[in-house]
Formats: sequence, structure tokens, C-alpha cells
Amino acid sequence: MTNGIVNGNSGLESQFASLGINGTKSAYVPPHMRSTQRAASSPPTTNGTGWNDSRTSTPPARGGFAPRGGIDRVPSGQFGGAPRRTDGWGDRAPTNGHGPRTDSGPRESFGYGVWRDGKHVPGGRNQRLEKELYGDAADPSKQHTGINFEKYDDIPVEATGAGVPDPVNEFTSPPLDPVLLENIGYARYATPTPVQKYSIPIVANGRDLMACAQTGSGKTGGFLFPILSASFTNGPRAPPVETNTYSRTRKAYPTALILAPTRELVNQIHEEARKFAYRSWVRPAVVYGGADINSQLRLIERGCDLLSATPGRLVDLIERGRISLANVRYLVLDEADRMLDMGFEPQIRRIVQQEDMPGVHERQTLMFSATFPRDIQMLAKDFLKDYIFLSVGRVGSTSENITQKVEYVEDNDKRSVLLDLLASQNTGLTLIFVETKRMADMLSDFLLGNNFAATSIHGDRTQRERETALQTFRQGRTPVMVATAVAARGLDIPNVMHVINYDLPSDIDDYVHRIGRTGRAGNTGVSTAFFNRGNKNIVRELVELLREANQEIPPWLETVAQESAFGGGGGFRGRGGRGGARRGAVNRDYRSGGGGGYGGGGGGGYGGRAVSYGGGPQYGGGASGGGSGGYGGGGAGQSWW
DNA sequence: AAAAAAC
Repeated sequence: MTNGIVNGNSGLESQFASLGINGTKSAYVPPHMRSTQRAASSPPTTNGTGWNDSRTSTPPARGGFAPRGGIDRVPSGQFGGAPRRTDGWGDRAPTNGHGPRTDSGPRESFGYGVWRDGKHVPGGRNQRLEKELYGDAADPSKQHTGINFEKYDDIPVEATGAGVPDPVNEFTSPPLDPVLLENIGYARYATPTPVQKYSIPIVANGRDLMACAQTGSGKTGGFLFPILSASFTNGPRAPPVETNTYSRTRKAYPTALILAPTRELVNQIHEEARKFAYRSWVRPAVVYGGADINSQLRLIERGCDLLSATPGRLVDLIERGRISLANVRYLVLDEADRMLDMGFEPQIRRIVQQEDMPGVHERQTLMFSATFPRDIQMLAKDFLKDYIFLSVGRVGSTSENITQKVEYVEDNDKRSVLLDLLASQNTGLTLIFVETKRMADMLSDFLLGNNFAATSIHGDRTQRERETALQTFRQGRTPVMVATAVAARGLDIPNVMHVINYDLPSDIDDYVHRIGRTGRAGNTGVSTAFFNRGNKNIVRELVELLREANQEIPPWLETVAQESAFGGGGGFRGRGGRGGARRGAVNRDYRSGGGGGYGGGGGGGYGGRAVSYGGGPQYGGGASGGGSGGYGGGGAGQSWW
């Protein structure tokens, strides 16, 4: 290869340069701040409601979202600098400092509304902002992706728990808030997706929710719509009086907090929130690591009602006294099973249980994911109250639109097989998953050396590099992207035609999430997995999944699965203690029991499976009781043996 | 064993 294979990232960048695809030399601007650049040069506007500067003897500004200068992301120079703000907190709103309005023009214009005198005053329309938020119908990079509408009726939905409200079938009956309805129209969403049909009334009824829905099923709208609709209609809530009398800090009091496991994902959620908060009083904000904290601080000072965050940066901002969770009414965990697994659980527990967030009965908690292993469900109940479990779609139909192939490829042959695959494909984007960051670098350099415009995304790259990679991939300037698990979940990238599992993950749920990056928007997609004897740990679950999805199963794969079913040592090692069947034909509410008992609040061993497979005992037969009993022992997922 | 997530 002619081009700097050994140079790692710098080699990559020079490759980009030589391909003419590496853009800017100017200072890096994270995506969510790009439209604020012009605003930054104009004087900051304040509304005089006095943040939470409690040195003044007046009570701190009430109303959520404390300080709201209200110019959130508006190039105010362009619009004459008219500050938009929330004047009050309903009827008890202090209006001190606002004074008579001297600025010209309606301040609630240009896309940003206010809550005034107990009423929602939506902002006027802003063509430029609309184009930024919703794009053109013709712009493929802004195309919203969803589910195959024609198959809506085929999708099985199961809602369990006490008092499940009837689903809605239209956004308009019963109607969502009119401002939200308008925004949904701008975004060209016509009909609620199945998960939305259920989540909207569930959340509207004040219920907690654990939702298990296939990728691309509109989960983000599933929580944004009901939260925003209620917020638009009910207005902001007053935050508690700040007790630290001497604090000068401007503290933000979000009412809705959305946590997700990767930076790119919270960014994506934030962009959706911006779409649907348009013209309303609700100010969305986003914080995540790897980006300049000071600019994030400035932005949340300007409004922070619905906050999307990664856990680490959020904790940092809480420690700095810049964000309080005391006013949170809605807590959303996206990719909830990942958020509660061993890597994230302590941080989540801290944020939810050891800071100032209202308790489980004083807030609504919503969890969403395409996969929800049973042990994680049991962990999740610590954060939920009398929740409804919603299961949308059969597991396999995650990939109804995806043709899943499995090829036997030895490690040494992977590179050349990959080149063949890429060479035979000339449209669409290809996303290649590997297991390690090092492999991601090596492979993308290898591809670049073979004249494929490739990039890579993984956790050792800078945030700038990560976002550039995602951007050039999205735009098709680098139609091949090599990724680690960082890109496996939640990312909605139109036109991904092919997902290649160059290295298979050891967890079948990861596989489900990875292939879910294609086959979106009712489009078809292809996934190819390179399988060899190093992947025996997931072979049985993989075969089950393929069967569920009505995919062709190579005979040799069946054979490997048979062998490993009886092979020494039990096949559950790779599950990291999650042993036992945890997945049925549909994702099931573990409370529903089924094959086994629900052992009295989770105390005793949860011996049985929730659902039995047609083919008899697939998981080690009678061992399932004892084998999975590790759960009852209380060691959450630690039981390697 | 790896990856992700704060400085």
C-alpha cells in the first residue's frame, strides 16, 4: 500500500486530504453549535429574570429551566438581536427585570416561543431554521428514517402491566399539542409508528415505561412526542429555591433528562429534540465529553429544559454546580440495557439515586432499547414504578428488511474477502464492525491503501475526528466506515446498504444492534458476518436469530451450532453470567413469567425461561434452572465460572 | 477481553 498504513490517524487524514475529502482547517465546531457561531459574536442577551443569583434577595427565577436568555441557537445578529425568552412561570412568574419591551418585533418570533402569563406563546416561523432542522424533502441526508409503513399492521405489539391505556392511531386523536403537531408535520411524519402509538398514551397517563422496540421503529419520537406535548401544554415548572445563598452560578434545571451511551447518539437525539421543540418555549440542550465544556456551559445557560447527555459529562457539570436535577420530571434512558450494564450502571445509579433527582414516584421514567435482557430488566426495576412493558416487533423482524448472510472466513482471509465484498458493491454506504480500536485503525488504513474512501470511528479518536468521520460517511464522501462498538447502537444513518461484521461480537444483542444500522426507512439492507471458530460462543443464539428472521442458515453453521450444543463446558460462558434463555420469540416482560416462575420479587433463583422455543430445550436442557440461578445469588452478572 | 463514558 502506498499510503501511510502505519501512520494511524495522521495517515488517515492525509489520505482524506489526497482524496479531497478532508475539509476544514478552521477551528473545530461541534455540530450542535455550528449555527451559533454568528450569535456568539453578538452581545449576550439577558432577560433580567436573574438566573439563580441568589445573592439578590429576590427569589431565584422560577420556572424551570432557570435561566433563559432565550436566544438559544439563534444567530441574533441576523434577527436584530431580539432576545426571546420565557417571561415567567405561569401565574407566579416574576416579571422583574423584563421591563417594557423596547426591542422591535415580536420577541417570540423566529422559531422560539415563550411561556407567558400562564400561556404558551409560540414563536413565529423561521424559514432558515426550518430548512436547517427539517431539510428539503429531497435532501437524502435529512431524510427521516422509520419503519416500513406497509408492514405496520403485521408488527406484533405486546403491552403488559396493570392498566395499559388504549393505543392511539393518529397523532391527532386524541391530539398532541398543536405546536408539536405542526412540527411533526414539518418533519414529514404522517402516522405514529407502533411504539409511538403505545408510548404516547402511556406517558400521557403518567405511567413509567420499559419499551423494547426494534431499531428504526421511532423510539426517539416515542419519548419526545409525549414529553414535549405535555411540556408545551403545561408550561415550565418552578425549580426549588436554591439553598446555597452565596452561589453565583447560573444553574440549569432541566425538566426532562435523556441519557444515552455514546456522544454521537446524544447528539442525534438532541437534533431530533430541536426539530420537535421548534417554536415552543422548550429549549433543548446537549452535553457530552470530548468537546469544549465552556461552550456547552454557555449554551445551557441560555436554556436547558430538555437535556440530552452522556453520563460522564453530566456528572462533571453537576459537580460544578451548573446543572441540578431537582426539577426533573421525565427521565429517559435510551439504549437502556446498555446504560444499565456493568460498564454504565454505577454512573447511572449515581445520577439517578445519589444526586438531587426526584425519587421514582416524583418523576416519570422511560426506558427504550431494541434489546432488553432479562437480568437487565430486573436491574431496571430499581428505577421504575409500576411500569408498563412494551414489546414491539418480533426479535427477528428487527431485520425483516435485512438479508443476513454468514460466511465462514478464517482470520487470515478476512482482508481479501472484505476487498471482494466491497468491490462487488457500488451503491450505498458500508459499515464495517470490528472488535478493537486498533483493528479499526489498521483496517481503515488498509482500505485506504486499496483505494477505498474509508474512514473510521472509535473511542481513541478525538471527538473531532469521530464527528468528521460520521459526517463524511453520512454524506457519502467516505462511503466505507470501520467502527467499533461506539457506532453499534442507535445511530440513524440513511443509506447504509451493508453492515459487515468483520469481527462478530460476543454478545448476540450487540449483533442485533449492529445490523440494525441498515434496513431502515423501509429500505432493504444486507448484513454479512465473518464467522470462524473463534465465534462459537454466539453460534446458537445466532442460529436462533436467523431462524426467527426467516433467514437462510448455512448448513455448516447449523452443524457448528449442534456441536456446540453438546460441547464440553456449556455454551454460556460467553454470556458473562447471563446464562439461560433470556430471549423468546418476542422480547418478553420478565414479570410475565411463562415457562418459569417469577421467584417472588426476584429473590430466589429465577429458574425458568420466559418463553420456550418450539424446538425443545435449546439451552442445555434441565440445566437452565441451576445454570441461570447465578442471578438469584445477587451477584449481578459476575458469575463467570 | 474489549468497548464506552469526564477532566
